[in-house]
Amino acid sequence: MTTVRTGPGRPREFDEDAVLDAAGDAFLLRGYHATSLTDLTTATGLHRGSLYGAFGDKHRLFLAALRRHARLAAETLDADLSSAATPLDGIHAVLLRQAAKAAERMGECRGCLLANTTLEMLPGDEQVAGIIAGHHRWREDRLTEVLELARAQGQTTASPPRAFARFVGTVIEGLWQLGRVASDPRQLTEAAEASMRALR
Amino acid sequence: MTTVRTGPGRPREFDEDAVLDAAGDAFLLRGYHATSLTDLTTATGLHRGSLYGAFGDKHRLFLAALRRHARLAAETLDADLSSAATPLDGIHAVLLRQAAKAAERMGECRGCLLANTTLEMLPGDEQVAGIIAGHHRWREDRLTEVLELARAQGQTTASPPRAFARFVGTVIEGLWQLGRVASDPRQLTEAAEASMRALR
DNA sequence: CCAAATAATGACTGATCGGTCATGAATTGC
DNA sequence: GCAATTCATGACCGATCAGTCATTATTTGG
Repeated sequence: MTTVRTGPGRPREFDEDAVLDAAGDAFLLRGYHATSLTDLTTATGLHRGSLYGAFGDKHRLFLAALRRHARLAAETLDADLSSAATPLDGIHAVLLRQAAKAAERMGECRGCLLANTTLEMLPGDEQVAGIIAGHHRWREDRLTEVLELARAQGQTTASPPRAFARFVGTVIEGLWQLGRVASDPRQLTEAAEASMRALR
Repeated sequence: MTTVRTGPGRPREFDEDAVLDAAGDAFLLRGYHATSLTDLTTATGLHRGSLYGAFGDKHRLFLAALRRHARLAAETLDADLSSAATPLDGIHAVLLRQAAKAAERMGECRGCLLANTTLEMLPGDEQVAGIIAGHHRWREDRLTEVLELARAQGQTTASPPRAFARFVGTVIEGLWQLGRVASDPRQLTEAAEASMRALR
């Protein structure tokens, strides 16, 4: 996607990914419906016309921001799993990072765009549903792989792996909720540690 | 709160709890922001004026519906815990019911008003935060009691009980998320069963 | 340097939002 | 049966919403 080729006409003065991140932050803060075009122009620094020219409309802008968020989240999760010494250490790292992320944002309390969107916009939005379902499918597959490996190495007897992969996904989603209500970050790490007990 | 006393003036033609349930369903379906006054009048059968006369405004109506929902949810959870043969059976029953509730509504996919609201309106709404925090506190205390009992009876070695109570709460919240994405109800019960492994 | 093309800008629009209010209907105490 | 009071009703209001568009600025190809 490296468009070195600049056609005729005035070139864009903004970075698309930076705008998507800024828009994503705005949606994260208030949710899709409560975020107005004015919020978005303030957050991105762009004017309405530019936003519509570049992304179509509010909904398409949201989809682009959500897709980007999902890709980045997947990369982070994959990195944690891949760099761990053992399969179970990988899952441990994922859960601890999850607790840390949910806790880090506890003050401002913004949470996760994917989790928020799931409860705000599903069912009823096919395109959003597609993005979220895709992310869940990918994560479940990836976690299943890791748990199968852990089982093959005798690290755990938890079975079937796919059920426990779904379990881990459930805990991850639950931690975002807990992060909105918890008063102490340690509550999140404690819950994450507790959930590891199911895998040993 | 039994106002047998009917003062002067025309008596109300509707049942307040029924209206709160209908309004709660509307909020459940679309979320707070996306539910319009028109949606609410359609759902409740009341007209705008009556709704405002009885409940003040949209926000106060929402708070009332949310409070009612929280009370009913607490009663259901308490009943499952109290009627179980053993403490751990109680938690098992709670998780299975949770999976069933999330699955039951999978087609229409409405989920839980408390969970939805947590991600939609926190932080930023003090009153909503109070209701939700109260529910979480109550649930955590109740689950902690049960887990302490289970430990005293030698049913589990999971400790400290409060950390595992939070863990159970996390799974419950996560199941609502999973319910929005899952294609098969069995995925939910499998995840619930898997989570029980942490408590044995 | 000019024509063509695209981007940035902000005023503008119709629709819908939450909320109000004047009116009429129903019920009470006296 | 007559005030007084409360409720039901729907027309109405200003504010805000997402989205549009004419204008101006900036760049490219020739």
